Amino acid sequence: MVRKKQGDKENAIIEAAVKVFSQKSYHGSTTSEIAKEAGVAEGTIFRYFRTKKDILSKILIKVIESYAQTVVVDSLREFLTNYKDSNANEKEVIKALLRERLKVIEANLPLVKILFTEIQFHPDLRKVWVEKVVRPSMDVAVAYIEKKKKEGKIKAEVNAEVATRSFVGMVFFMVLSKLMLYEKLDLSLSESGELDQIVDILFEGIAARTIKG
Amino acid sequence: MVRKKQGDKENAIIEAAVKVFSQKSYHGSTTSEIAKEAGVAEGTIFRYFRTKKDILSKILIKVIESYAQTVVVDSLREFLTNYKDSNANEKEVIKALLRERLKVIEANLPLVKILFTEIQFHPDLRKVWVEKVVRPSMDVAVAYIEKKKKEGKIKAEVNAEVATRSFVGMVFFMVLSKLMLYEKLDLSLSESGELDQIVDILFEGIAARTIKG
DNA sequence: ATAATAAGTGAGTAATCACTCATTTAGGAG
DNA sequence: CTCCTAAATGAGTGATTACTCACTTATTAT
Repeated sequence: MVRKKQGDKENAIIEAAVKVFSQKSYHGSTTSEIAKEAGVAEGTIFRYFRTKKDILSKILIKVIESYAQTVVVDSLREFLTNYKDSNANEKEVIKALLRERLKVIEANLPLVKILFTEIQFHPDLRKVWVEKVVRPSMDVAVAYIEKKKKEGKIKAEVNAEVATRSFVGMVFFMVLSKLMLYEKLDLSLSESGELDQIVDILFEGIAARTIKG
Repeated sequence: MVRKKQGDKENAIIEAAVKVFSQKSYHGSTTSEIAKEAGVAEGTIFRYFRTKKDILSKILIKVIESYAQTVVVDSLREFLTNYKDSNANEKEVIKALLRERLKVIEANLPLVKILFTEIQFHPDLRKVWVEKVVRPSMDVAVAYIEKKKKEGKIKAEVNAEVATRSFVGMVFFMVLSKLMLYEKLDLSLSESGELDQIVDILFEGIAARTIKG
């Protein structure tokens, strides 16, 4: 027997809103369209969400908090792997981490698109994003790089923040360009070799090794 | 004597639209607001532009055709091909190229923001962007990298497209993160040291040089 | 100066928007 | 079944939208 769960309609509305927002942008979407997509009456939307903006906020706050959680996990894991075997190849650690993150991103591409589009135009949401994810992530990454610099694994002259931004930029842009060129992703990002190549470039650069004078 | 130029109002409308679109997104903007910002009556807008979409299209097509095509593609080609016989350090060539490009980007940040936001939701404009700028730029960059690979300056195992995307991503994200964190850019991107650091990372990576077994 | 033409205007319009609320439908308790 | 309450509905509402058009103002030609 299929029992109707409470929250069914609310989830239907959220899923519909994610779809419509990601395709038409927040301001380009209408509540009537979201209702239609969700298979509910327009009035039903406003029993679960006070305003249209409230739909967007609830969607993005949830995403932001789940990402904030992964930041905590990342820092914890670094702590643990450090104890286990400190000789672990940094590159392989980063590759594994990236592969895992990309899986999550791939499974939630519309959400990622909404996030990066709308935080530009909603300062309240941008503030939460920066405070809960951007700054903590940067802190974790910088701490990691500084430690590796002391261990002699990363060049001392590398600026940790710049290196972090560079890496995130490489990954972000890989996702973005695939999203734009192909309506649908033809091959999995997390499975493509591009991931490994990016990390290789980050660590070793593109220049051929030369004997320096 | 100040003579009123024809095209004055059209330019005023375009400038106003760039400002409003960049702050509120296309769908979040209204023609009445653009008119107010431009200091013209709302009806005047529709003497120069058939529809609201027509404003956006004219703005972006202009950016893509007159600006991006010549400034990005043509100069990229010139930069990368005209240095061919010189012994100039590739890194310095890239740095000079990037410094110049960033100046143009900085001078047109609102336009850049509109471009990257709206091509997501306007397939007609995205198509023009990809065909006139993305693909030609990629072709030039790939040709350059392949040449340098043959010259032994760049590692043979580097994938040219991945390397290009990585580099563009690094730069793009540097601009993006500054744009988001600070309402206004506090220091010039083209003058900041981050530019040089990014190119250093691209060429040499972050890993400390080790004697490989 | 006058006529002819173009540029500019803003009140007006139909359509659409986010949101409300009186009413209907559904589900569980007794 | 009969209540009772909460969930769901969709026609209705005032505000706002992109766009029009009859009209006014400015510019040019003669």
